[in-house]
Amino acid sequence: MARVGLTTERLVRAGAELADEVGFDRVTLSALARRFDVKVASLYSHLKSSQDLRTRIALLALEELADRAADALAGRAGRDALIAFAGVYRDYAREHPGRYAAARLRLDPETAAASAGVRHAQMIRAILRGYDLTEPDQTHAVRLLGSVFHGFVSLELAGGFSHSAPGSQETWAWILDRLDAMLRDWPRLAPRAPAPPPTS
Amino acid sequence: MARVGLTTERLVRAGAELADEVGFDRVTLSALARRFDVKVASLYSHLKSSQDLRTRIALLALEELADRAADALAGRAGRDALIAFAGVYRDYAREHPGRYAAARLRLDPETAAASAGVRHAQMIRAILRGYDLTEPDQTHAVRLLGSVFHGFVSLELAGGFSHSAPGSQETWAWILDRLDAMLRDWPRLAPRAPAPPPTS
DNA sequence: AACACCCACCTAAACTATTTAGGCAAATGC
DNA sequence: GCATTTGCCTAAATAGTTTAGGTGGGTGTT
Repeated sequence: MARVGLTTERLVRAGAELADEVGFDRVTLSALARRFDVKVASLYSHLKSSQDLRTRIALLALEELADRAADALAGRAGRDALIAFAGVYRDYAREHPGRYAAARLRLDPETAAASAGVRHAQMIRAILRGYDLTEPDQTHAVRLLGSVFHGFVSLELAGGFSHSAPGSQETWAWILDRLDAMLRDWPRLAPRAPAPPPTS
Repeated sequence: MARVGLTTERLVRAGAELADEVGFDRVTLSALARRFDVKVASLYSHLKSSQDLRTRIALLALEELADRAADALAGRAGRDALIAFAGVYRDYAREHPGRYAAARLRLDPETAAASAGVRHAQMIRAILRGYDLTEPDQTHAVRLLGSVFHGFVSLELAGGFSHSAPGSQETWAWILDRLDAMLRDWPRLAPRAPAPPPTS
């Protein structure tokens, strides 16, 4: 009965690796137990449940992503900051698709509020301080950037842009360029037409 | 041994309803069998597997979405078309979150190529013909719109915009307004800065 | 009307994953 | 050197997926 030295920490890290290898939705306690050559029930000393594991992987991914983003933002502002931040986001998703999927897991509000996701969102807001926006436009812009980054990356991971020219890298650069121009030239854009009618 | 009248069609529709009620990831053959008061094994006459069911729900959702979008586009162009199309997309996701999640399922390339997803993408391209873009900008713009719509809607469904002002409806209108302005004023936007360095 | 055929639905069973209860033995602390 | 903790175990209940093979009700043919 050799002790393998399981800890919550090690299990979560191994779970994250498993997610990147086989996909987040195929992360199971059984697979994790096999990986440590241990019986499944043993994991319950360290994890409350299968859902607990998934949540912890999500929190790990959000931490890693926020850390990388913070590094990328150091000493940058405006367009440079936007591009660096977006690059980190996309690269992380491509390097760690399982972790990225985990990061998109729906967390209950308290957990989400205590996660590094908040830090990440604050960084987007910090980037926008390099542009000339006031509330509520700034909030709208935060949401736009979040939507574009997440939307692009998840469509790219789903294979939506493969097998057609131009390559997704070019579109990514184009989009960032256009977003930067839009935010910079905001006041000089054509006058707003009437708001679209509510959809609900 | 009363015959219930199972067909693939009915099972897929019921599966889609189930997805909207309990979430796409909780759609199981067991749950479906319970709904029809039938034994699980009986479903295998109509569905190849659990994965087969999920794929069929995804294809159904893509069809419905493309049909609705086509209706919305009839007789519209430019900004009106953009707003109507986007509204249909968002409304569908909100009315049918389970189906929407299904529509985002990763399909194998042949299945995807034969799905209504292609029709949907062609509609985005049709909308962009109302603006003054040439290739490859038009393709970039197709991808941008796809990313924004998907990204916004999935963040909204995940609860990302709740519990903070302004409401997500206002941001949605703002984003569409800005995208329209960006596409219209494309040639008059500030000159492009050098492309950002590749991230991979 | 009697027939046969089909197929819709069944039972049974193997396999995998989740979760809890309770036990033993190795590590830890006095 | 002993007691306590706890890491990992066995065992068992619940639940989903999938296949193999059986039975009977509905349909169509002559």
